[in-house]
Amino acid sequence: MVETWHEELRARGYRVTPQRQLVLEAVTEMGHATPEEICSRVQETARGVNISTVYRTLELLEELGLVTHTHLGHGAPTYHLASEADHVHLVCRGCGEVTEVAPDLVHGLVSALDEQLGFVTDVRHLTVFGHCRGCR
Amino acid sequence: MVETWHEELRARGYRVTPQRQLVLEAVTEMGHATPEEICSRVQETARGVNISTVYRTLELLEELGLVTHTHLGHGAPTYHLASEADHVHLVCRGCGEVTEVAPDLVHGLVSALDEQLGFVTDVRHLTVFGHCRGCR
DNA sequence: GTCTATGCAAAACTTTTGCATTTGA
DNA sequence: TCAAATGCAAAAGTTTTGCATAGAC
Repeated sequence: MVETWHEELRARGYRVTPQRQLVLEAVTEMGHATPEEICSRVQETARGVNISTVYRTLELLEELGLVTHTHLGHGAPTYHLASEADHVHLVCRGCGEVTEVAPDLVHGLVSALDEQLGFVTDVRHLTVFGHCRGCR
Repeated sequence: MVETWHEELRARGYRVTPQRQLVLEAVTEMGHATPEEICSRVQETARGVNISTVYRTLELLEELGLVTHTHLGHGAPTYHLASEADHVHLVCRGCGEVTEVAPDLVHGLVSALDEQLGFVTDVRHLTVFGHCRGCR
């Protein structure tokens, strides 16, 4: 696999560093992870990678459109690959489980918001709180 | 107006204090406000009310079902009266404006989640991010 | 050799907690 | 009276920032 984002980085005057590669790998492998969790994972491979570097890198990768973040409750945001299939998050307040569902479930909502209000929804950032089958 | 929540408090062994009344008043008047903003408002009336009391009071009022909170992005949650009409929040990433829309717009989504997955949505806590008419 | 990115430490914020004192009932 | 609530200060957690140094190109 050709790392096309390396070109993208250089073209913008940024540099390809081991830390940036490790953070992107961690996000790829972990799915939904907080900055803290990503940092821990990265440190398994390269000790000494600093949490502030993780924050700065996530910000950069998000700016490049490689990753996105969502708030799944509490305080800590979770990051995942932007190239993953679009999905909506369901968070159960009972057991805390996070489920991903296909975006076509919210298509009706998205259309209605667009047609009635001219509001274009960012489906990737949509999180629905409630109670799952087992917890209601 | 009879303050029925006073009875509710006492019935549960809690006490009616000036601070609790002030916090509830502030939430009532302000609509959507962060703990910090609520604290500032309360301090206009009663100097010296502590931020930790505001946090503790909001937690209590939420437990009593009088207020709820939502995450409108960033880190700070915003609180509003639970007795307000149900509504969904739209947050524009462009201009940052927060709009409230009637919950019937999401009725289709809510039904689909329930029927297909048995997931019961907490509509009050639903926030949709995207771009408004002027910012897309 | 440049100029960006990193590590480190400290700061800035937000939220929580322990404890002595105050206060509602 | 006396348990609950408050204020205060300190702690804990998260994210940001300044700066000297390391490192990509």
